[in-house]
Amino acid sequence: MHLKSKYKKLLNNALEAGGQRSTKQREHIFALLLEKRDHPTADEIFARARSGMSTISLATVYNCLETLVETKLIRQVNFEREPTRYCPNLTQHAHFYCRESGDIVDIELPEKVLSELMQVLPKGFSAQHIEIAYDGKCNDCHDAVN
Amino acid sequence: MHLKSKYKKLLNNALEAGGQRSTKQREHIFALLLEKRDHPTADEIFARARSGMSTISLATVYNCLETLVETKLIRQVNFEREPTRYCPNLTQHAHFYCRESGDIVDIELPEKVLSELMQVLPKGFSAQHIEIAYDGKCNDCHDAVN
DNA sequence: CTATATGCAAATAGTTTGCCTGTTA
DNA sequence: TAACAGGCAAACTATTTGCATATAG
Repeated sequence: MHLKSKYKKLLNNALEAGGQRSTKQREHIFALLLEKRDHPTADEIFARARSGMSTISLATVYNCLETLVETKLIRQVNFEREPTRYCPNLTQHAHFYCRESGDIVDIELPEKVLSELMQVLPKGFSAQHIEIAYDGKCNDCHDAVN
Repeated sequence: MHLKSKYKKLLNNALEAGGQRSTKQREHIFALLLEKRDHPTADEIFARARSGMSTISLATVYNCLETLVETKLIRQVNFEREPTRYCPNLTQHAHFYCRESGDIVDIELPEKVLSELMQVLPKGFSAQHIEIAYDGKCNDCHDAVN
């Protein structure tokens, strides 16, 4: 089975499980998020979506993204007050934001570090989720001659 | 020396160091952030500021907060798309957001955990800052009978 | 006295909503 | 064919900006 049918099945199963319908727009947006995993904003997704689906609207992009987040196929990534970005990597990971290039890179987190972060919580606190965001200078920007 | 003159001196030194003027409004806002350290939003700060300084405007609240952040007397805290909150605790710490009460609690982070988080970064990456946000259920909300 | 901060109102950016039409199951 | 999704424009919220007046150094 090729990639396209694989994600289609994944998408349709998840939508069905959440009592949601499968539509061209949802499929299109999910496909382009998987294709280029660079944490685009809704506006960027809208721009990409229009090539190949010229009639799609920005509101639909927002609606589809919301549905995909609810069905847990993608997640949102926020940096300060910047526009929300979208990420199809569902493993527990952090994000690194490069101040120079603006690139966002996934950072894998060892289980050990995660469990230590949980142990740091005071008695009586339980966390459902930890969001970890680094910011600094990425590999490429260190390599580049300044 | 009582608290009031202590923070006044701290504020004035920091402002002077940053080439910024000392104003009634800046002082008032800094004082109320220190007084009730509950991570208020700009709107909440505006409401509190007006009792005691009825003529202050929301734009001035934003301007003062920006100045205080720039002079490193306070820091901003962001949760998802929610309005920015302000925090006078300058130690390296994380935030815990309780989904039930909406309260935000400072979580102290041991040096060891922080250095492990730095070591997790791929070769060539350097971070200036790590932002860590937990969300879940706080102590008080666990204790309460549901 | 002069640069800078305040206060007000209008502007902006990102996102959401309402309403009508089109599509899916 | 009934319920839900899409498209468009208008609304909304948090924040920023422009400009005239007030204030700090």
